[in-house]
Amino acid sequence: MSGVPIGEAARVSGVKVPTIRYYEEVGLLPEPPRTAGNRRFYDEARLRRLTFIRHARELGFEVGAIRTLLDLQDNPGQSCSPADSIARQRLLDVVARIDRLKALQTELERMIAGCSHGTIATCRVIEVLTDHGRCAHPSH
Amino acid sequence: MSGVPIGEAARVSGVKVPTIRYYEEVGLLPEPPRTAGNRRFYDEARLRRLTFIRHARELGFEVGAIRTLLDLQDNPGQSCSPADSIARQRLLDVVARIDRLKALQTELERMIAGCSHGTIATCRVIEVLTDHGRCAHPSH
DNA sequence: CCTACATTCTCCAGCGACTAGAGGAGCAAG
DNA sequence: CTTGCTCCTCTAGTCGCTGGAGAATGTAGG
Repeated sequence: MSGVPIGEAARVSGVKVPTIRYYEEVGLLPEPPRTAGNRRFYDEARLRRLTFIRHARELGFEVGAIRTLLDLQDNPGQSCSPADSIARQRLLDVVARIDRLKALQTELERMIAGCSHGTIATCRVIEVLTDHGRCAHPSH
Repeated sequence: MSGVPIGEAARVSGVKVPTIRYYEEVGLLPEPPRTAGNRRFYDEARLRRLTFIRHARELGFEVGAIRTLLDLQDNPGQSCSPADSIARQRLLDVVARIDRLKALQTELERMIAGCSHGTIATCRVIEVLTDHGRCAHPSH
């Protein structure tokens, strides 16, 4: 009984229609039942799973990691340490990326601040990219 | 005259061999002369261009933006304001991404801190992903 | 019942920026 | 001459979608 079609599922979950089909294709979302006219119908449980996926993607978990997290969710008696370590790994990635981006931010600000708005010949932005020695960034 | 083969170009520029060929294919790097045996040979100017590209990629500029920056570099009499605005746009992207990642960091830390290392049934990580209401993150 | 329109279906192609592999040719040293 | 390295081209795969074509199905009004 009941359920909603894919467009409605997209609306309530915030996941676009083709993306929902894509998640089904890659095995994140189980194949839903179809109507007589071959249309997918999503029940509550599937909509919840879809929201789980969306939320996890927003936090930057990869599809592979989400698959594992969903498997874990399906077996609630297990230890949560795999879930914990996936989240910790993700946190490490995020922190590393923030550090990297902050260094880029500093470098970009230096480049831009040094720009005297003249011609390319004296442009600090081009200069820094051309001549590595002028770059304050140590890691490259 | 002369120059170095692609492997050496890769070594000195820090760009991998297939990536150098890729840059040639997409028109970032002009086609270098070849030896009798059809091998690419890179002179100083090309190596400098390659390093420019690598540096720009490390700062996260897209290939399209780099193409523009290279064009500008080739015409040093022009105003540097396009270069400046590309860099400024990039800076905005970087800052926005940092903000986003910081919010993720907070959320992940909350998830992990709340994990009592029991079973999935009581796992805070899974719980937050499942039940959106427990998420402190306002933007999703 | 007919028509118009919206929604959904499947399949296939493309994005960006590479990366990997097959299968072959060139080249330098022992 | 053979070994082993580098290089060549070409194709296809990666990730996570996104878009389009062309057909079928569902719904609301007349």
